[in-house]
Amino acid sequence: MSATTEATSHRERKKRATRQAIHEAAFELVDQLGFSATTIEAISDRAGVASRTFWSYYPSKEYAVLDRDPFLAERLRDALLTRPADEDPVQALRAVLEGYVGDRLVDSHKAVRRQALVRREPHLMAALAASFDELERALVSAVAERLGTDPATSLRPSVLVMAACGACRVAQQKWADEQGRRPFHGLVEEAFRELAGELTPMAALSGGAGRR
Amino acid sequence: MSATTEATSHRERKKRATRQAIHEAAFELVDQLGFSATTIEAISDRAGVASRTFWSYYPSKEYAVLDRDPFLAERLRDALLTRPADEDPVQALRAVLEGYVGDRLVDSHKAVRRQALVRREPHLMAALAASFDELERALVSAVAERLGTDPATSLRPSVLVMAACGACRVAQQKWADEQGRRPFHGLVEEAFRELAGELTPMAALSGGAGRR
DNA sequence: GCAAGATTCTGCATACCGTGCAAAAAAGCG
DNA sequence: CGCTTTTTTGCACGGTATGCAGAATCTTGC
Repeated sequence: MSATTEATSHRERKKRATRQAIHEAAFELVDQLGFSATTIEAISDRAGVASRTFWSYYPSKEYAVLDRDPFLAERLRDALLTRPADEDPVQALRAVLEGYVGDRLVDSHKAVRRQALVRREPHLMAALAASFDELERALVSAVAERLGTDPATSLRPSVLVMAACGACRVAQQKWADEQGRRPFHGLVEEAFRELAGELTPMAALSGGAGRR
Repeated sequence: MSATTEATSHRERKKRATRQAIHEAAFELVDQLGFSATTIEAISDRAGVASRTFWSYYPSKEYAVLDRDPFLAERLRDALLTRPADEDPVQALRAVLEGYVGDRLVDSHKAVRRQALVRREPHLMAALAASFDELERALVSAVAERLGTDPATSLRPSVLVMAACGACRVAQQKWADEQGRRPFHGLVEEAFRELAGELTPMAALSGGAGRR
């Protein structure tokens, strides 16, 4: 949905290419040989750089394989804050997350491989989980800002973010399990429907909802 | 709530003591010096064992500091499956999680320190997030079993587990932020109430719930 | 209490990870 | 082409993590 072309001097392009080459090498090798059997040296060799150079592009093997957007938290935060102020916060979260995750799924073959790889390599799972965690923290502060609630007082921002991110994660997982055969949007919708549907009866037995 | 005394030969007791000593040493040192400034050697010295011995107790510094129960996933799974079969699955999850987390909070001073430490050390955050992830996967299979739904077909088990675990995590976080001043049970209740309350209006605009 | 057997602890060797530093190489610029 | 700026690279060094074999310790049966 958004551009990948910015100020692109000769240097910039070369840097991007190197980064991409390292990522590709890391991904392929880890996919073939397994995470711990793949050394930084092997990755660097395949990418055509010195081992030492690896470390100026990624802080760890996990990051090289995953190649997360370093500004994702910031971007999502901004995206959330530019949504209409009166929109339901869960819907806003849903829209933002769905847009962003959806973008990463355009090359569906690669996305499916990625998910499978992450699933079978605990180190990657761990790194990804940590990354999500960081994301969620950023979103909590943004939601708190939107709602005007003090995050030190109310549990709501955290609960909302965690529910929305969780639903999105579940949908993404499912999408990959089905090899991307069903459209992502439908799965997200289904996940949010399950969430709302299953939790509703609790409102009765918990003695009312915590709404303004 | 449950016993810590089992078959306790001399060896068993010694092993437990060593494990505990290593954990304590790791915790204190990391708390004082920071995660990366604390070496395995320093931890081992303080615990009175050789560095080499550290590795037969914990697979990494993170694990030594966190000292997670290696059978937690299994335990929670069993606990969930021994709940009345007709109980609402979210309530069952809530009860099981609350019971288990609550147990870890009895020594409230230590629990608060623990949480604060995790919060300021990204390595610990990452390891903990990964650990939760593993837990959630175990719970999903247990919930699917309870519901008799095929986890490859329905999103419900995943969504429920993620919502319940998330709510619980939020409550725990909050509990620690408040230095354990408010009872954990109340926070859990509040988190679940927020969840149910906030998501209910969506049932209307999503066109009905995904039940039965 | 002691010898035989099982288990745990320890030191040593080895490979890999991750960072600081300074020189070499490459890119930008007048 | 020379000069500046940025990137790449080699080297050194300390920490992480595992296999292995012998020493130390616990257990058992007598």
